Amino acid sequence: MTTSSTSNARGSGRGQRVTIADIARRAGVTSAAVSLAVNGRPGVSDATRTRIIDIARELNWEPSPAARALAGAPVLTVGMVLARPADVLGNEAFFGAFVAGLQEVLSAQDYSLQMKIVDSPEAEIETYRRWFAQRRVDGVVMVDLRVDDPRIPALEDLGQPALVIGGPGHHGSLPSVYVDDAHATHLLVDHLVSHGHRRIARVAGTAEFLHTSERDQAFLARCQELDVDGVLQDAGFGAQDAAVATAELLTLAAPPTAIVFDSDEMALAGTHVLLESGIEVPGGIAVASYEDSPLARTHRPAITAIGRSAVEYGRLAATRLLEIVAAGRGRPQPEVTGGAEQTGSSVEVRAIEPILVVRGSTDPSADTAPPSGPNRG
Amino acid sequence: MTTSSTSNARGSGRGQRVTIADIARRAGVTSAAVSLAVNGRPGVSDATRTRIIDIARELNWEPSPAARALAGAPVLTVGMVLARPADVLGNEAFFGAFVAGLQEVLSAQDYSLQMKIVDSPEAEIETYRRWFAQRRVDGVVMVDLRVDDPRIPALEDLGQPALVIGGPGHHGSLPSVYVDDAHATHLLVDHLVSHGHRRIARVAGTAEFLHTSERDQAFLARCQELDVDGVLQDAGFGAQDAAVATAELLTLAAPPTAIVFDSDEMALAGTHVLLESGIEVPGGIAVASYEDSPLARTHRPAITAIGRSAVEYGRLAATRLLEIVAAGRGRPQPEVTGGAEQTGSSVEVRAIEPILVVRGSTDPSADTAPPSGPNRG
DNA sequence: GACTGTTACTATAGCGCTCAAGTAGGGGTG
DNA sequence: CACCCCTACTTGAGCGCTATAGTAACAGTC
Repeated sequence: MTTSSTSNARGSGRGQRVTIADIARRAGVTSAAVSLAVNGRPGVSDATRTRIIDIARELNWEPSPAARALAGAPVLTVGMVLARPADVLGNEAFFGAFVAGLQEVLSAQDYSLQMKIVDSPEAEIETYRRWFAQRRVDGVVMVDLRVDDPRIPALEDLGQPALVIGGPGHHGSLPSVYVDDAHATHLLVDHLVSHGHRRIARVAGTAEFLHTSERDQAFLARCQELDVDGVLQDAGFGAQDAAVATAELLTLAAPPTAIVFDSDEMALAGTHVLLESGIEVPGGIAVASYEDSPLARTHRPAITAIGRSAVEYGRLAATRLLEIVAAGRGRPQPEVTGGAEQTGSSVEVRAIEPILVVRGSTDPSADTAPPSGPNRG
Repeated sequence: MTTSSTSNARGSGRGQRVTIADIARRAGVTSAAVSLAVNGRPGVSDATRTRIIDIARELNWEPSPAARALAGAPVLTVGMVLARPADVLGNEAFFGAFVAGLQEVLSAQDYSLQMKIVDSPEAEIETYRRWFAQRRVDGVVMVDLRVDDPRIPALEDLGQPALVIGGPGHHGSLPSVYVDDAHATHLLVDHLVSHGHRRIARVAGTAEFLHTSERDQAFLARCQELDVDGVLQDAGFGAQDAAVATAELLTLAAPPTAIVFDSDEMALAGTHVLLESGIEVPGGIAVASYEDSPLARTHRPAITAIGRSAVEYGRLAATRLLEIVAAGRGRPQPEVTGGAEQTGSSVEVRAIEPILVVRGSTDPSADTAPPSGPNRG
């Protein structure tokens, strides 16, 4: 490249930064005019604006986020904190794709994502507090919604733009986006029932997560509606837990003919237990998962799963959060007068419609061709 | 706008921020003294310092990163950009753990990690350029080192703190940390040979990555040294590629008795191909992987793998990067005079010693107990 | 007692940007 | 032609912090 020549003017500092003052000088206007021009705000003529922008580009000017932030402009950063054991992140197919979807939308709007991994909900709340206190972020997205989640009131208190991933419900007065787990459950159960299964087990992940209980309820309700046996087997979220839970199901007097797992990792672990026990999948017991992943796709038999399209989920979340941030900017002061807490129930919420991807683990005819099916969101 | 409400003094702002001026007023000193005090710089007496710090704490003061950055202080943020297809992130056990390790060290020093996913090396370079131009980050960590990587000269040009993950070599004049892949290769090959294998295949990932070619070379060299057959089979990094490569190996006149895969995902896919072909693992063909993961652990047979301790890797990287950032602060200008490129070879580099975790896929006696073995870094 | 040296601060000037308020100039209106 | 309004700017202040002079007070030296 050797961009070295063109720019560098005077001696010392590493970065003899180009500032709007430089642009202003060259354009024969004041820096305020430059500010208006480059930010697309009214107050300068079109001619001047384009001239200024051209000069800015020519000078290779980059705005200083620090100066902008200090002067009260948005910092163009949103945050996400994860309170999970460190390496869980690595196992989760969902997570990476979700982040990718977030990034895609954020980057397009020149926003960046700041992430932090902490080890407790308290630390998470403290991080939100500091982030907003320091004006490090314009908004946050909160994941892993739990039942009676202490982070909800904390974020409500902060009164800053925040988006909850998960629901419906339990997100207080905060906006949320979520996957319709009840619907997903119906898809799974209906599919299995349509394939003749009358005794279905659900190996459930950690109960404290909201979506787990959502699924539990939907599962039992749907089984009852369709008049089939629904067996609920609790487990943790790990592969090991799923393996144990699966083994336990096999000891039942009347074992299920199909098992639905809460994640791809769990489904895989469970499948191995079945195969090791000499039970064919899906011949002996059919297997399905709430979470799709490349792993679930490549596995033989490939695992029937809910295609949550985590990437799309991330995109939706980012879009929604940016709306919230923008709106928050619109109304600097949230109307102190008037009745309290009126907004509570009227927060707009958006859901993702789950789809079912049928594969060999429930339907032997599905795995004929090498996997090249529905892939990315 | 009715600014009448409780707190706000003047104008609009939502948060009547506590500033060092407030602290100064209460302490009866100037804000400069406060700055010295809270930053642990000499220039104030111990008595005054503690008094100031107490008041700061009492007032719940949080420093403004924007103001600090604007005034020339470090921004306490490091960046990492990933040029990968979006959902690959989700498959990689390594990646999440690596990030976790990074975060652990960074958070402890009050640094944050900024991440960005882009879709090309050019976009990645551009991101670095902008990050530094905008002073958004104090330094960056570069991952997925390739052979003849264009990002290396680009980062060298920028002349900003940057740490390369990968090596040895090919990182130009930039500091790097890496896993000793040659050593890892020796561990794997030696292990297999010691178990009687005389014909070993290596299913290699994408050739453009530096570590792939490192492994290739080390593999062939070691096989020759030990006088065993070494078969190199190229593949991509996907499960599908690995499956195809494995299938191809089976068509050889003299198929290998052991296969080493470049990642856990590949190893799993390959293992399934073997099992489907009626070949027992490790009875028929033994399997090992360069990458450990919970998946590799839970799989039956569990996969023998190199425990790279990605978390530890991340920790080391963060520690090293912070050192570099700190050093960069010390010498504002890297000696313009003197011969060019002299520093080239003298950059300190650190390596992680790989370890071998033997499991059932190469040694049937290893899988007796349920998996509870070496876990996190 | 005029000199230098410390120590412990203060004063002041930015960093680069945004924003509210002010003003010049031109056009339309009565 | 005095009036007002609009556009297209300029002025000036200030965001919260850091950095570099500067100064006052006190001790030690010859």
